[in-house]
Amino acid sequence: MVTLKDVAKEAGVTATTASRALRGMDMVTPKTTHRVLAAAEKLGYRMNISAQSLRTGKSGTVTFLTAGIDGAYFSSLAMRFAAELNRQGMHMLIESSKYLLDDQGNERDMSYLFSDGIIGINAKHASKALSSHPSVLLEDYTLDSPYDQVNAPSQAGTRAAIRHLYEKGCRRIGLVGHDIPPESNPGASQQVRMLAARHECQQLGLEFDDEHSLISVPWSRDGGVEAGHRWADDRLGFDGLFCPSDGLALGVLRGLADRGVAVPQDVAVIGFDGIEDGEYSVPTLSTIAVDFTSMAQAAVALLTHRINHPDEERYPQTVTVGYRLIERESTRR
Amino acid sequence: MVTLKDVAKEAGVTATTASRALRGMDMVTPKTTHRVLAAAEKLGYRMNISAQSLRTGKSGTVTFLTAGIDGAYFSSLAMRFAAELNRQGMHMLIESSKYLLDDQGNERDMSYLFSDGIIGINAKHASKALSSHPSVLLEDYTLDSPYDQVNAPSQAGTRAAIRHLYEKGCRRIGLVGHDIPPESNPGASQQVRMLAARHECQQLGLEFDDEHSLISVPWSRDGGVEAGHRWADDRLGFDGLFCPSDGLALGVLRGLADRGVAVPQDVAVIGFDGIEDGEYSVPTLSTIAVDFTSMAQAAVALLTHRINHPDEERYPQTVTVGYRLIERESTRR
DNA sequence: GTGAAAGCGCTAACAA
DNA sequence: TTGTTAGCGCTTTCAC
Repeated sequence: MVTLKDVAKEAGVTATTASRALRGMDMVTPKTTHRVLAAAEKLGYRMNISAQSLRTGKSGTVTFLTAGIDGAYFSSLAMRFAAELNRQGMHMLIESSKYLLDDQGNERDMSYLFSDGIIGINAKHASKALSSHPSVLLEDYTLDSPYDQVNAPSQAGTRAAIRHLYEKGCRRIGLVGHDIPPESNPGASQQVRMLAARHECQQLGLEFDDEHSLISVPWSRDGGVEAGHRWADDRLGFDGLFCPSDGLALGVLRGLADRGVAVPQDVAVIGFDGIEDGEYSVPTLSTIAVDFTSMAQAAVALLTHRINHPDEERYPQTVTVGYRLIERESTRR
Repeated sequence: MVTLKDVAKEAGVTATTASRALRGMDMVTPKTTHRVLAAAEKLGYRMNISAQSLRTGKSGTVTFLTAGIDGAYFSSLAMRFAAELNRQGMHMLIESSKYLLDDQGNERDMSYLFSDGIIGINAKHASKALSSHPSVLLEDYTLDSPYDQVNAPSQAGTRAAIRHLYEKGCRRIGLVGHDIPPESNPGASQQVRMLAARHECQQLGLEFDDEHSLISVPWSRDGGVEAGHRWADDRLGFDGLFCPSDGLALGVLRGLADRGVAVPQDVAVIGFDGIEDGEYSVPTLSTIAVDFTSMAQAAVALLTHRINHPDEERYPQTVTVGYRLIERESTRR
């Protein structure tokens, strides 16, 4: 293994100077810098990040921490963060918080000290990890959270979705999902969206009934399928369905197709998130497209600030990104 | 920051003993171990991985290196690897090789020395990184590769897909994709699949014409849409379409839907990969479901072996995982 | 502008 | 079984 010392010797300087040159510090003579760079190239030198990290206390790495790691939503989100971090010259470690718990359900997270910060989503129970690092939470919605938050526009987006259904002539709007978040709690954003939907329906003067306006199913594609089946089998009579996630909505489309229901003629369907799949479904899916790129940028910006100014006692901040209503076939009529 | 020394002092032992206890080495008295663990817990000790890594030369981290980081296929693959690595007590760093190149297209990958190994897919141009680490390549298909490979059953799976179409009565089978891999080369597996498809068609005695049996479009969902359109607009007359990826196939379904074509009545469609989306499309998608779980397990096993036995000169090995043909609506007739 | 020395937190050898 | 010593490769004082 070729170390800094080897490079230094090759360039006829000390390790100190070589280090400075490699990092482009301008106190070093251009000539010296050049010599060092050439030596590094010649020897195929690659810096030992562990050593650097040990010395500086920074690793240039951020952990993306999530409970469930599966599904189009989480993975596409994770990929955007990886891209944004790479763009900033940082690296992303991806971690499922479920592997952080031992058999007794205790948090075993010694391995965390390595990364400079954490971007967490649905990772509340990894509190040790979060509290011992600069952390940003995604889709959290906790008021008075000790962490910076970056959220989707769940309220505004949901209300826009409901109004869209209304404008399309829907007068009996159903909500797909459920009130009580399941144990695994992919639920914070879900709850906010359900509440906002209910609120907006009432504002629009629509008949709305806590009991009968909800198709209560699990928050998943299969849950959506089930909801679609129920719409038909139980003759629920909604002319518009709001799904608080695109996964749910795509499931609904599939469930309705199973029963030969025509969308949007028999019932209009709108989702939330704006994942790519909705562009290709049959029918294509109207949705509230969340600006994930901005979410990634905002979260990384907040996090790097905290990392670089560890002593600054800035109050936790919440960023809510924008959205765009995309009308596609599932509500076009 | 609380270090090993602090823990040791609290437990009334030396750092060495504390270290051994924390790592569960059995030379340490149970009583001592217990004391150390208690001290660590009490002080909220978290190990500094950088220091450990510097000392041992291992970081417990593997880099998942991919050119394009987007799309259901790559992200779901990445997630499986993360899960498998976590299961093994390791961590996954995710890296897009495109951020590895500087403006001049030179590889700048100093940051790599940190991880113990690389799992690469479509990452051939990151050769410096690959060659300087234990590496496993996914979907590579290069003969005489210097790296261990883990591949999908592209040949066998493709032939099964073609035979399936044949058994369903298809006699004019079209292939979607293209022969010449595009510059970005997500193409190795594509080429293998196209070739195998051609071969199997000929074996079955089907009329097959290099020029007219191929719908040449980009390897993407949009490419699939285009292929669907062409099938209808150019009256290509295929009664069965083989798509070498599910993304392509889902695009085809959408493109055919745009033209009001009935699948599978007018034309049967089969994909390749087995991503979840195909369970929910309309119609649902028949596919060759690759055993991604085994891919992840095999790759991680090969890699950890190389990592733990750096001096063993084992010849590069290729693992081809299994598949299952899943018949769904798009070919059910 | 460059160098010498110290030390980040940990673990492997060796000694007791 | 436990402790002592040394050093992994790097960057940061502090001298010059």
